[in-house]
Amino acid sequence: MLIKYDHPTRILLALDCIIFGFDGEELKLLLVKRNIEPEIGKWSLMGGFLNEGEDLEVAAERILYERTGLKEIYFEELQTFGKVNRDPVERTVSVCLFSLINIHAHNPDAAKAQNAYWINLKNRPNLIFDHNEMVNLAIERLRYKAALHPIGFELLPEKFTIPQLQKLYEAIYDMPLDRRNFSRKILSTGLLIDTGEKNENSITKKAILYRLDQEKYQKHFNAFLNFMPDVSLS
Amino acid sequence: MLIKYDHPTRILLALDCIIFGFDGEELKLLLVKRNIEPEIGKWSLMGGFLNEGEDLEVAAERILYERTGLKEIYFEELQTFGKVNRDPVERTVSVCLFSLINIHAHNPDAAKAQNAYWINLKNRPNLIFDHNEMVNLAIERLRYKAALHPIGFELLPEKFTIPQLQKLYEAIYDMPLDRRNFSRKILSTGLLIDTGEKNENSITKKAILYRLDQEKYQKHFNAFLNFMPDVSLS
DNA sequence: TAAAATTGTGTGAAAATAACACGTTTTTAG
DNA sequence: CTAAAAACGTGTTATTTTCACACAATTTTA
Repeated sequence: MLIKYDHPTRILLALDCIIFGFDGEELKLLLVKRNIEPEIGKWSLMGGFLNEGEDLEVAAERILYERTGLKEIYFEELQTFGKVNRDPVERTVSVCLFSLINIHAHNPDAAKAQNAYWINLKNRPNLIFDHNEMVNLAIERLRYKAALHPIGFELLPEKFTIPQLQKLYEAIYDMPLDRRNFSRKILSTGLLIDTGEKNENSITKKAILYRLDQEKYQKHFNAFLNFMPDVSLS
Repeated sequence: MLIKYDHPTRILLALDCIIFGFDGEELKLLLVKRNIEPEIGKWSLMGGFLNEGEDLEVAAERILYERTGLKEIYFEELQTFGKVNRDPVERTVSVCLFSLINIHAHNPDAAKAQNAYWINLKNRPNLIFDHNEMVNLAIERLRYKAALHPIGFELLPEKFTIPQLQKLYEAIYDMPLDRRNFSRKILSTGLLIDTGEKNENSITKKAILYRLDQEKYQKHFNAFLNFMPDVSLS
């Protein structure tokens, strides 16, 4: 009976989180201005290390909770990054997470405590290590998934209007969409339930507030729906 | 300046490979009957450990080469598995790879030397550790990707006929497809080039041999194409 | 009170899809 | 030598989906 494998290499395992948010106008990333070594003062993703006796998935949930104060948020594995010199301190392999949260559910005080800020995707700062590469891959993944799966709702409040949803999609793909076709396509999925309320915050005509049919959402999540016209996913 | 991170947990990192092949009739997996500890005599995926000073991606290529004798084959990361007790010998996190190869390019002697066998997907044996879970996820991924991307060609020889391609898709989705619609859909992608030759191995009418337009293939790989009718991806 | 901004719904042309028919090539049975 | 059987290639048509654009309704502001 083996006690240990006869292999010399044991490695520090990190988890890094790419957390997307949407403020109604622009896509944002939750980034941290580092107040710890290494690379103090520079910007990075938020992360942590896998603990002894902790499942990888549990570690992911823990770190997301520590960093956002939120539980049961949407996340999936993006990719595992393992270049030898990706971290100058010591060799670290990083399991990179891709997460979507409702920006308004996020406590700004919690962010301050972490030295974290919501930064517009379009004018994000340079990040340390291979974090830029991670973010680029995450944007690609977001565009891919949102075109086929009803993933966008994760970024919106519980009640939302179709024009708000459209603005989100326009932000994700950085392109204008036809209002009438978008509305029909979204409604035809049957995932939206009319709450009977209207968006009283609006300055002009108040749009209908919908909520997600959670049951259908869970059930049809993987039945791809082609939300986008003519998206050539690069 | 930090020398090492102040964190106690360093872990063995494995790579496990799910290698799909197609023999013209059925989908197959390259599995190994273990002649090493642990779990000697049982079936498992093929894998290896990440080495000191070796990029994760390089390790993936190395292990795939060691196990198949093939270079430059299609692979991507499937997922990283990290349950605490997934490996009874010692804690191991496994980066799981998803690979497609042309079964006829694979040297049977190399397989024998590895104690590896091509096993029909449908009657595969029980596998050790969490390898069953990995295979199930890989099948899901294969179905997902093949419905949207021209990934199936990776499983075929350089020259192939449309009926052969159709049989592959029928094997992947385990459902019959209309010959005429399938043919038109595939040809309309413009990815196939008529070689002018015919499949002389056929026992009946000899079908046209096509080859892949490599340039278009690379370029359009991510421009999803909807190869399948009515696939509700579960 | 009219203009401006925004929202909801409708309509017809074009394109994609699905269901189905027919003719051709090749081997095999007699 | 011939007819039947099997597999392949292409065509047709109805249906569905998508796209581009029009119009009416609601609400605030000038």
